[in-house]
This record gives sequence, structure tokens and C-alpha cells, in this order.
Amino acid sequence: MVKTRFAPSPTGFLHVGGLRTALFSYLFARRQGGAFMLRIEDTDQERLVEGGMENFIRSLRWAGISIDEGVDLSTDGKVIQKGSLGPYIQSERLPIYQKYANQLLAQGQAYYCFCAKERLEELRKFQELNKLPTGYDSRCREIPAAEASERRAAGESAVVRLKMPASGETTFTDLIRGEVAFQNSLIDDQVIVKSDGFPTYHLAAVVDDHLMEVTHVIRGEEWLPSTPKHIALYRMLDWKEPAFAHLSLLINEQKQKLSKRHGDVSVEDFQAKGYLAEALVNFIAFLGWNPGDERELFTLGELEREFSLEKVSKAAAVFNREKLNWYNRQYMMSLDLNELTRRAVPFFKHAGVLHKTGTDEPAELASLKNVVALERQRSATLAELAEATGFMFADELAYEPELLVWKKSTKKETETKLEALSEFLLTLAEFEWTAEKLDAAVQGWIKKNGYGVGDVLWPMRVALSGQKNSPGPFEIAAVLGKKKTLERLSTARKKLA
RNA sequence: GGCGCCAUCGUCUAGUGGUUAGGACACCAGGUUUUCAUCCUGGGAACAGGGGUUCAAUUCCCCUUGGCGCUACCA
Repeated sequence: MVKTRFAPSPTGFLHVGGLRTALFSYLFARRQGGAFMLRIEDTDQERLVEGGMENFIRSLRWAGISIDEGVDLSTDGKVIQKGSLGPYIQSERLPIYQKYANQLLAQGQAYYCFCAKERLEELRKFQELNKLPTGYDSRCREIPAAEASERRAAGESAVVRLKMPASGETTFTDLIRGEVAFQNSLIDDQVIVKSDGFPTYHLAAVVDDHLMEVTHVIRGEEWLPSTPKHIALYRMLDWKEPAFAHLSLLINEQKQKLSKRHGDVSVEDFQAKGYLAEALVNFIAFLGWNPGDERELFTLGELEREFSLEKVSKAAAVFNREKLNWYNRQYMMSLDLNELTRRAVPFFKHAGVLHKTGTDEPAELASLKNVVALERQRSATLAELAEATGFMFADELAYEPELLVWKKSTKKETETKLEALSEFLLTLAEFEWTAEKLDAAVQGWIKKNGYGVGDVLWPMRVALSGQKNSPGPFEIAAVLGKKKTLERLSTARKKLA
């Protein structure tokens, strides 16, 4: 059975590049009828970030990625672990890594290294200065085991290094890149256990992937050069190695690796800006993958059914905000109105629109729904939408009277038209107060009187919205209701007088 | 510096030993329209360069160039 994993280090917040790696792992597992696991790699005690682990899980869940095994969040927001091969948090697995480090030591395939950091730094400086390949010079490689134990017993600080094969080459078939080869002699002896007793990534990841029965390691391209080290480990431990697939990186418009310095990259930020999970997921999936035909809109479910690693492209992809916005608009338009409204509530609150009641009671939600329907097609994000509908809820609209005047018309003319319009609207019954009926009635009235369409409709719209750009006058009037509509028209006339 | 990965419109990409090199975003021009948005129609826009292989290369091979990654007791 196929099992993939996403194994982040909780040193920050999940960014879109990480989300893509997680997504591809998840999709591959789903497509193969396998399981997707989340493991936390917190072996670097110095770089841990408070709340990082929770953030990763929340972001993954927001995106719709469900975790079959490993670390997850309970309904009340607590971190839990699911599965029989745990623990799934590496800092809780120290004795396990120690056991395998000891085995390697006993087999003579790893050794204690006593080199001080200062010496390593000097060595490195010397190598760089002389344009030599950088790397550890294996000075401690031949220290006899007995001597090493003595020095350790005497309290000398040491790390454990892997004895990399000195010759030959390591080749493997990457599921995305095909055959890849590395010269063993160019790979220095990696530290697998640090002086604080914690394993490094190389040891911990290999041990866990094996023990947790991971079949496919799908990760970022930055791991490609480390893969021969991992393969060496699998062989020394006499374990079957998993299949590897290295994903290309996501880069920004300047073609640099996505980073926090260049704008919003954390998934949480996109969420806060009002991007829909469906849109972000669809967009990110298409950065490096496509179905082979011309379809562009895919739900998570559809991706789960059609995703394949063979169709993943090798080149890095630019994270293009314009296209994301387009995707978001698509989902803003097509999402169920009730659902969209429900998701928009926090944004209305944030925009201060809901401050009066501050609740999300059904009645209020219903009126909100009408507003969302008005503005959904002209907003790129939920935040924009909430912002744009502010005029609907305002007690007073702030705009210059000149804005009411259509093209070559005059203030006087405009006032006259608005007055006539108000009188006409007054004659309409409540049941006629829908966008459609208003449209038909008012347009008929305009025609009958031989007015210019713009001369009536433009001031009407401005009077109701106070804005240069807005939804149409009939839609607004319908949502506003008869009373409020007439009030606003009257206010507009006063402004013109 | 060493090692590795990558290379089709500005961007995401499809594509094949022989195609008018296709689509989407963005852009431009029209149209619909009371504004904006939507929508419709049309347009410009790409095979990095040089060698091979071949009857024929965007496609296969090599080199160059460029971009990116790794080169930590970080992952």
C-alpha cells in the first residue's frame, strides 16, 4: 500500500511552497488509494517557533487536505497523533535514532568526530580560499573505537558522522527527473547525530520513513543532492529504499525562491486576505501539473482522481498573483451563495460592517447573502468584497454632489429627474420591489417620458451607492428596500439643491 | 569554486521527428451596458545560442549561455 508523508520542520508557518509539496504528496497518495501522513521534524531545538506545529496543521486542513496518519488537530484544537507507528513528532523519538546510530557505529559505518567547530570553520575558509570543494576532511574517520570511547567517557564533545563510501557512484531513478547520478567521493561524511544527542535530518528522516513504512518520498528539489546520503543510510541499515520524487521549486516574479521578504507567502496570509481555499489549491496544483488537456478548473476531489507524478513538470514555476486572482474570482462566482456568505462573515466583521449587531444570526446572514450576491462578481477576494459592500450598510453616504450629474447634464436637470423618479417609485407596490421588476418598471417609465437612460439611471445609482463604480441601481434598490431607497434619493436631491 | 537540477509567448503550460506551435492569465482593440465588473469578438506575443544525428529538428545527442538548488552539529 502506498504511503506518502509531509514532514515539515515547525520553524515558521506553512508557506505556499510547502502547501504545494504537501498537496502533491496528498494527491499522489489519494490517487493510488494510499495514505497520507504528517510527521513533525523538530530536531533543531534552536529554530523551533511557538505555535508552528498547530499552524501547519490548521493551514493543511483549511486547504482541505486530510491527514490519515500522524499529527493532527482534535475538534477542540488540540494536537493529537493518529496511527500505530508513532510517535510522529521526532523529538519524542530520540531513543530510536540513538539505537540506529549505535548500530551504525558498531558496524563501523559511522564514527565519532571530535573536531571543534572552530577547526571546521577554518577548514572551510581554507577550502573556499583555494577554490577547493568544501566539506569535512574525514580527520576523525580512522580514530580507533576504543580511543573514541575513552575520549567520550572523559567528557569530550562529539558528533557522529556517517562513513560515506569513498568511491563509486550512487544512482537512483527519480519519479519526476529520471536517472540521477552522484559521485560518492564528492560527498563528505555527514553528521547524523549532533553533539546535543539529537539526530540530523538525514538520519531521522531515513529512520522514520522506514519505520513508518513510507513508500514514496515526495519532497522539494532542495533535497535532491542529499538523496545519495539517504540511500547510503538505507543500504547500511539493510533497508529497502522508498521511491523518490523531487518537486521543482516555486519562485517569485524575480525568479527567486519564494520567501517571506518578498510579500505574502504564508498560507495564513492568503486566507486572511480572503482567498478561497479552492482557488489557492487549484492554482497551486497547476503550478507544475496539468491534466494534459485544456481544463483549468479542478476541485480537490477532481485532482485526487486525476493527479499523476508523470505529468509534473521539472522546471521551477513562478507564483503569479494575477492568475491566483483569476482563480479566486472563478470560485467567488461559482461557490454556493450560502457557503460564500458564511465564509465572508469574518471579513464583514473585520471591515466593521457588522459592528452594529456583531452576530451572525440567520436573519442577518440572509441579508448579508443579498449583499454578497451583489458584489461577488466584482471582487477578487472576500476582503475586497466586504470592503466594497460598505455603502450598503452606511447610515450616510459621503460623495460630492457633482458625482450625481451624468455626462452633459446639469445639477438642476439631475434634481428634476430624481424628483420625478422618486414620485414614480412611490407608486410601486412592495411586491414590485425586486431588481427585475424595478428594472422593467423604471425602464418603461423612462421610455414613456422620453428621458435619457443615463440621465436617470446614473444619478439613481450614485444616489444609492455614493460611488463612481458599483452594482446596478435596481440591484441595490432591491436589497436596500423601498424606504431606504427613497431616503437616499431624497438626500441626493438635497445635495443638489 | 565544486556538484546537481532545469530551459516553449511577460507568466502557468500543451505539444510532436514533418503542426498555421494549442490553451489559460495578463496586455491591447472593438462590442454589449447607466458606472465598474461580468460577458462576447478580435489582436499582438514563444520553441535561449551553437554544433551534430536525420530526407526533415522546437522535439534526439553534445557544448555554450542563463536560471535555480545543494555545498551547516538547518531542515
